[in-house]
Amino acid sequence: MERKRSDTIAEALEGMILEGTFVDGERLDEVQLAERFSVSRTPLREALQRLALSGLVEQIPRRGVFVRQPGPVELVEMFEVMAELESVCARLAASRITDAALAEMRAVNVRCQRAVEAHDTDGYYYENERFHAILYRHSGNGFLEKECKRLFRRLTPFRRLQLRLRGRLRQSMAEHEAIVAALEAGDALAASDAIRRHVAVQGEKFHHLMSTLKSAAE
Amino acid sequence: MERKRSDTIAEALEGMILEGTFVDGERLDEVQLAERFSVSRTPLREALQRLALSGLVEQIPRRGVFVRQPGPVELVEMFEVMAELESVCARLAASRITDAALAEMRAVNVRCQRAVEAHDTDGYYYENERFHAILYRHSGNGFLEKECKRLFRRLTPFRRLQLRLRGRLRQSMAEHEAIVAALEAGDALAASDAIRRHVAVQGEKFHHLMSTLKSAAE
DNA sequence: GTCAATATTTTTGTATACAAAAGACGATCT
DNA sequence: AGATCGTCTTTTGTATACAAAAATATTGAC
Repeated sequence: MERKRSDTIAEALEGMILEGTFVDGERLDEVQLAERFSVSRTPLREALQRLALSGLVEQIPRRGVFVRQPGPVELVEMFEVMAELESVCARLAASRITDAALAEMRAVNVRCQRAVEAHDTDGYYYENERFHAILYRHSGNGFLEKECKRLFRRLTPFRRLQLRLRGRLRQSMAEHEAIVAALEAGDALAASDAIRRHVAVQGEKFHHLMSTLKSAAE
Repeated sequence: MERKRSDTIAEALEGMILEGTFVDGERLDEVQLAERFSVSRTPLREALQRLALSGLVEQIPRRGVFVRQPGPVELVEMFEVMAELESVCARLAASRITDAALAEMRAVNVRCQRAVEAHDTDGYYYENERFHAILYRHSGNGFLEKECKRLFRRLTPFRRLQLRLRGRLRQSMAEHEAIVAALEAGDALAASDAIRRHVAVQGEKFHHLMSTLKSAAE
């Protein structure tokens, strides 16, 4: 199933960075990491290059690679782009989505709601991802779908944080319901607006969270 | 100035693929290419990995890398996404763009027009890129700007092809004018619609071109 | 002659070895 | 004492060497 060493390492490192194992700007030592993963520098370097291309680390020639956590500004920007991309998905999907897919979205929402009530955060994350993935798929544009998944994945850790705000989970569920309703009505404008706000608000909430955390630290 | 071997090689290979030096599905031989670039396999493999991540080649584990030219369907999809992204840029820029930037866009358009009249295609490509780059910049969203530039770059060779259609160049210029006019009026909707069509039409023209070429070959 | 199983060759993935550049440290000169 | 130059170490980038997997060729049986 697994492809090669460098793949597993890239995945592991990606997870570690996204989880905040390293502080921003920290240099990643090749030999140290190679030792830690019990591999030579070659596959490790390949993994680092991949991270560099996906923007998780910055590679400065002859200097090394440094973890690069996006700042609050960049994060809001990323959420804004995500919101717009999903908005496009919704607009396209409004006319293209099948009844079967709509039924599945409803089913996902039900499971999502159950997860909320059971305080099963992992379950919630999973169903939430399903919800969005279905939307991407039914935009009918495979390239758009891939780009959305890429960005969605990149934003995962920050979405998680923002969800810990009081009442945010319940609010998020309500937004999901509204999106499905708009799609069922075939109302492209309403659907795209609803999801744009649904995603954009995540960025805003996150920003809010960050600034409160920052001022609390002072 | 240049960073390292693998960078220059990646750039060179990228150019070769985009220019169509290799046919779709062709396997890229590591040792052969390494010899050709007078380097060892190590930097060459790094270059190939980068191409794989940007989607120009597909890397099948233990099998090798194969050039992956997007088919007509995927291309239209990519142009559609580009159109939507630029549309977002225009909508945001409509309220954020400065007078200086608008003046620059006008100036670029003038130079673009001159290039058309002088049949200076390279000049046209350059000014056209400037035009779009200014728009991206004034979306005020740095992340969006980067994503747009990435996709713009990826679509370059196909834009070039489509521009060879009769009258397309002149039409494209007119569209540029309309976009600037809408931005000057601060009309977000008009600007976003205008550029969406401006880009989407490129995909359609390209698609048209491909199908005529295909039927001509039969 | 064809198919299959095995041996051979190629080719990819990984490890190690080497070279060159950057950084650290200290000695020397003003 | 402070700055500058030089060397020494550390670390990245590249080359080569080796291992494992896939592709290909070869041989043998039917």
